[in-house]
Amino acid sequence: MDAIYRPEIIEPEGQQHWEEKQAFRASEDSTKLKYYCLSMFPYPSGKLHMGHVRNYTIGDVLARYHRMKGYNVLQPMGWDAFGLPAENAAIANDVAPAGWTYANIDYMKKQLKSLGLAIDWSRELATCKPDYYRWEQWLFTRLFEKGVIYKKMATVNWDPVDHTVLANEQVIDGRGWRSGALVEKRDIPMYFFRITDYAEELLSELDNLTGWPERVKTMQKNWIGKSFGVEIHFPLQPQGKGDVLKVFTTRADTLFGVTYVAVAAEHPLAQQAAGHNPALAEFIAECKQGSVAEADMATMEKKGMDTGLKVYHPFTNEPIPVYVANYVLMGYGEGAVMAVPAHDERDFAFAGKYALPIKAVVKPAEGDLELPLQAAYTEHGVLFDSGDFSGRTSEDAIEKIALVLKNLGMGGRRTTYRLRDWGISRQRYWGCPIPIIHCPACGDVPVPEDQLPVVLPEDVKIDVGSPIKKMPAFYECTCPKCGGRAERETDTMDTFVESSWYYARYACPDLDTGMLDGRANYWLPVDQYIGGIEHAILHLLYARFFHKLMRDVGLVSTNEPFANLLTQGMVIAETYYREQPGGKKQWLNPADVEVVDGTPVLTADGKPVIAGGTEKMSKSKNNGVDPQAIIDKYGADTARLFMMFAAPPEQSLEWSDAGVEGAHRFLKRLWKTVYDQVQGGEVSAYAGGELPEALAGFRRQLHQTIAKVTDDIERRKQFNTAIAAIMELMNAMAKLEGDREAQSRGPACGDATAERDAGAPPAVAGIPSAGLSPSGGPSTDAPGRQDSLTRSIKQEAMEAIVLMLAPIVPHICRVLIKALKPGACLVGSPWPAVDEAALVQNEIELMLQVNGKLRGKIKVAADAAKDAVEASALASPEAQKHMEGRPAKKIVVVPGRLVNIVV
RNA sequence: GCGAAAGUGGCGGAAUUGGUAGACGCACUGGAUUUAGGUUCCAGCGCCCCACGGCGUGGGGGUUCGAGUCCCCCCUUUCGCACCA
Repeated sequence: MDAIYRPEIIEPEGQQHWEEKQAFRASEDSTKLKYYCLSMFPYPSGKLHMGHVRNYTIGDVLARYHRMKGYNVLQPMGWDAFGLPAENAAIANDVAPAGWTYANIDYMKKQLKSLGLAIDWSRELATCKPDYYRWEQWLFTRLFEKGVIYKKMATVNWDPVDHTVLANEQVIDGRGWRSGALVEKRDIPMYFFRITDYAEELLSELDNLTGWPERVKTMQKNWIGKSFGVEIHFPLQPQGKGDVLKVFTTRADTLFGVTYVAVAAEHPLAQQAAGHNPALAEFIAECKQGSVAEADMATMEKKGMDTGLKVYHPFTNEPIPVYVANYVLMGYGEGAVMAVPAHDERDFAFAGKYALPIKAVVKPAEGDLELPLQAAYTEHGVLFDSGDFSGRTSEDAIEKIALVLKNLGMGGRRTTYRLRDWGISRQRYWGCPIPIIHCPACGDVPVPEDQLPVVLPEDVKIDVGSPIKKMPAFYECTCPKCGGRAERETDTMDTFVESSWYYARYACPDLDTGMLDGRANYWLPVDQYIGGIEHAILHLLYARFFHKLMRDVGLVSTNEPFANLLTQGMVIAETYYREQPGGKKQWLNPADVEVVDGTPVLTADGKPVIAGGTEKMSKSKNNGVDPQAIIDKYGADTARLFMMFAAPPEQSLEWSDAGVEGAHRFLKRLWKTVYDQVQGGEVSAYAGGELPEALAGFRRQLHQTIAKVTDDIERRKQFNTAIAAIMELMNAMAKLEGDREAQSRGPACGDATAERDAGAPPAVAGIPSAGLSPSGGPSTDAPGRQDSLTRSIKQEAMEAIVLMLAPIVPHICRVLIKALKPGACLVGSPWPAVDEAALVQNEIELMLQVNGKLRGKIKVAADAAKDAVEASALASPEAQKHMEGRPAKKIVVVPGRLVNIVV
């Protein structure tokens, strides 16, 4: 063992060793419990960022921990390789998206390997390869035939200058990011997955996902948005004659307060009215401007216009004006809403703006409304001015109104979901081709299985628009049904489709006769899934949906893909900038900035810069810290340790160079501690028996720490507190009697050494340690015996510490465990066990409170009865002092914790 | 706008079930060793006060013997909003 910790040497050695031994190769084994540990696969953007390092370190800690606990562990890795950035890079650098992507994968794979992750690389997959996406296409054709996939019109962002569809991300302040043109909404045909058919199951199964964070389940629940409401038909002519306008509302109790109805700009009624109303037509055209993003729609100014049309109240037959409003969404519900300004905030604002009447019909159960209303009263209450329904409660009225409407054939109870069907068509190149052939005679025909995959050409030039749309060699084909001339679909699939089933494909990535085989049922569900909180809704909902689709075609036997979910927080860092002439900010990378006397300055010129606050690491703020630089400087173990120590995994993690230094310092100290122990020569294992008080206390702490670290990793997944507990243990070990002198001063350094055992001299450089076993030595006096005991206990502690740290910092621990236990191998070493006997304590300390304020501590027997604890508390001088002679009114005893005397 | 979280020393964070607020680390201060600097080691370190003691977990109220933790109102920040991944 080298005296100096050299990560740059031991880390590549360890990685090479594991690779040669294929130490993390997984295979199905029915004799062991399986543990499938999966981190969300990366998009190959170019190089790893800190978020990746954090994600994969968390996964690796859990994978390695479970391996030590005896599980059959699978930890795979792959590439979410299709997507928009490759096309952007292609335009910027004049390269093909495929080549760019594959080069990025090569580089990032090297980086991942330098982190020392316990990954089974033999299962690596990339979603842009035909042997992956052919099965996605195969499933698509099956689902198309089943009717799970269908085609309909949908609204997209259209750039009228570039003549291209824009992603929401490419719309900035309502304009195309390249052209700067005002974006328009445009309807085009798209393929949809009927995810709404699974809405009920996706919702109800959330209750069974006990290993998911509550907040993620709540977000999904709200996203699915099941609501019980009432469908109401407003006739277009008096007395209920003619067609009806259907609306859905959760507040049918406010029906008598309706003063207008509002329809979406795309609603047929609006289109009809616009036919002979140029101003309305112009307003509808105006509504077409802007992006389709819901956040934009929701924050824009609410505008409307009277169509001049009327509908009639289903109960009172009163005429009600029909407005077109830009805030009503065609794709949600019926594309029309009934408006009750008195009882809805948005309607209230709209009514105020267009001087529409406000009619209150619900008041609090006790008291009255102050009229005229200053704001909408949105609570449930009691109805008034509502015909036969006056006097009923809101809940009661909703039921009754629904029933009456149903009997009249004018609507009734209805359950709706906020969730919409999943549109997967993308007018982009770098994605999985949709396997459909458009035949003028046969319509949309799925590509037959023997013609799959529909291979995406990789050797292309990219400019504006998808190259395959201009490539007859790609889209010209014959109809599989009639043999006539036909055209292939040139849209590709949403990349969320690939990421919705990759977790299953890892079980059988080599299978070329089907999508999945029985191995998927061995490994699934994923036991632990780890990824960013930003995926809480979309990706995780789509993957759950896809799992059910695969189940329903017999590919998997489980209902849910991910048994346990850990959503990791972001990695954030300080931002720095300088004001440019003209007010523009020039963002400076934290690596180029140093803090001198509390002022951040640019290292290059020593002049001050402005701190802009801590934010998510991003290109736009130039505050990304390159993980490679950290690995190169300190090693992967330091990077891993810092990331696990600086914050619990679910919280955001603030990057700190000083914190990294601290982590590195700890590893150096760990190395030296083990080195000193090993230099002390052979040591006998502690075989039980009485220990002096200090050693017994230390050994108790050791086993308490093992229990805590086990719980922190396995149940709580709080690696920061696990590491802190190990640090405390190390600190306690350093303070053990006689230890300090041995480490730093040597034998010639004063009185303390007189107590040391002559049989175990401190190490002297150059003298081999072999054969210096204190247990075999001649010393029989008490100090000598204690010293050898101390070394035995320390050996026990160090072995446990190294094994507990192994999942977090595997490279250093691999070397240290071999040094401590010659012949030991890290991979295969079991997790340390708790010795229950070491935990026993005779006397415990209780907090003493008087009137809830901490006044002191008392010591009592561990098994002391309540009476004895009370007596002991009352007798203590602290209690006497603060009671000031007053009698105790009440004494609260919390066993093992505290006593509170109330006076 | 809607949905979901978070807010604790100079900083990152700990306090797991309503029971010692500030573990562990960073920064800082003093000391030792070495000294060119650094490294390493020891000690101190929430605020106010000479002290006794008091105050203190974003702000305001409440429940309780006891609140960082539970309830109500408010403020701020972060994430998501269906074509970024």
